[in-house]
Amino acid sequence: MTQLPSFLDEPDDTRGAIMKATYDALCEHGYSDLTIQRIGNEFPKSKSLLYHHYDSKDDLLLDFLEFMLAELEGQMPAYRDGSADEHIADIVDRTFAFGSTEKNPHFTQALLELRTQAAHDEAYREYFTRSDRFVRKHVAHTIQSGIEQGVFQEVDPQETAALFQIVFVGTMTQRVTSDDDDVLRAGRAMFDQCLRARLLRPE
Amino acid sequence: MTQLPSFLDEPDDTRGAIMKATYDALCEHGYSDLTIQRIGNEFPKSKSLLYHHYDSKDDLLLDFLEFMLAELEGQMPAYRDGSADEHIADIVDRTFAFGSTEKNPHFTQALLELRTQAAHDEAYREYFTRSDRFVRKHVAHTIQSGIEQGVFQEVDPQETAALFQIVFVGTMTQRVTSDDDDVLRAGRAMFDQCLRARLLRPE
DNA sequence: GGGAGTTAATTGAATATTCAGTCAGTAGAT
DNA sequence: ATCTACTGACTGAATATTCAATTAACTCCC
Repeated sequence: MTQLPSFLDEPDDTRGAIMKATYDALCEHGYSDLTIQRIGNEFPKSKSLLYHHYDSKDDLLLDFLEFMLAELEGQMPAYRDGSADEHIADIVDRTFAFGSTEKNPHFTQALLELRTQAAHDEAYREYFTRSDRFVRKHVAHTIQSGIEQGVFQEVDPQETAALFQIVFVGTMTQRVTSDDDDVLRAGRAMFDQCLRARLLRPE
Repeated sequence: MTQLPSFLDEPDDTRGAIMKATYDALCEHGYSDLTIQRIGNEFPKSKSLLYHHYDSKDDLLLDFLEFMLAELEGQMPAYRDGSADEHIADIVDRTFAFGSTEKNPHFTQALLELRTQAAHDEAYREYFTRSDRFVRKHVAHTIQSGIEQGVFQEVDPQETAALFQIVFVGTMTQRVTSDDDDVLRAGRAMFDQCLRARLLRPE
């Protein structure tokens, strides 16, 4: 089968095991066909045990969302030194690689499924709004550094980070919901050119 | 309540009424909680009638997807004359306005919900892959015109259209799944600048 | 150390509800 | 009389949730 994301490998505690089971079931069946039964099937212990740890299916899924977002935020690189343009290049790399690398591509899929629930679920929306803001702040900060370092032109860091965000969720949605994998390659090529034209300071 | 998209206003035929009912139920409950019962509730006639017109829930939903994609493609402007840069400006306008205008913003929401199903459903994925390709071809063609007209720099039309596609699905996903409506405004500002820097021919 | 008492983990079976899909039959048009 | 649109009642399967009962672990007193 596919390689599991490391954060779900060999969970020792019960919560970890439940998260892994939920993850597996979600990847296999999708959110709309996700049942307690199916989570239970991926779970070494019994299905009833899930109710010992969570009040309801909803409760469990909300905890799972928190778990996934924490993981996503944890994946963010901490740049301590080096030039900002390399950091941005790295961010672009990660953006377009997201979901296509050695790690289980199902992670992206699961994340999009959860995200789409935000359309109808207040709680989900709040989670994602918060998480997005966190990521954007990080990107904006990197851009700000680049401007101060003199490698970037004087763009608005907030606005630039916002575009990064849009492109990020765009690639994520596109990758998961389309067979046409050339779109990402081509889109990235143009995005790179755009950034070079507007963001990078010509030397 | 919210304004209905015109294409669903006062359907006279049965199919139209079923599409509207499905649309309403989808918007209200989301794909994962979409049941035949709930479609039936939004439907003036009885729930059993749905089975008179469709073999199964799946069958109905697939027809609904076709219906929505036809509507989406139908919304695309046909540019007969005028300069390509105005057309592109219009496309950008529509991209970022998508889901925020007088028409029911739920249209976007419904579309994203359907789109997300493509993660697990082959048939859905094929539909969207085809629809995306259709839209991209249109955008690429407009860009090609612009290059020939001499208003655009010599970019690769395919790649540029691909970036448009990513930004389009990105705004769509972002709008529906986040409370932070400033992201779209800010992202657009930067996207405009990028296009000006890379696409538009300086005069 | 060892039993008595308390709590947490765990299970399989049961319950109540929801869901997709069926069917026998009505009403109206041709 | 036949066909088509249409209906309400019905069903079996699936689903979330509960529960009574069992086991494992931990604690407090002797």
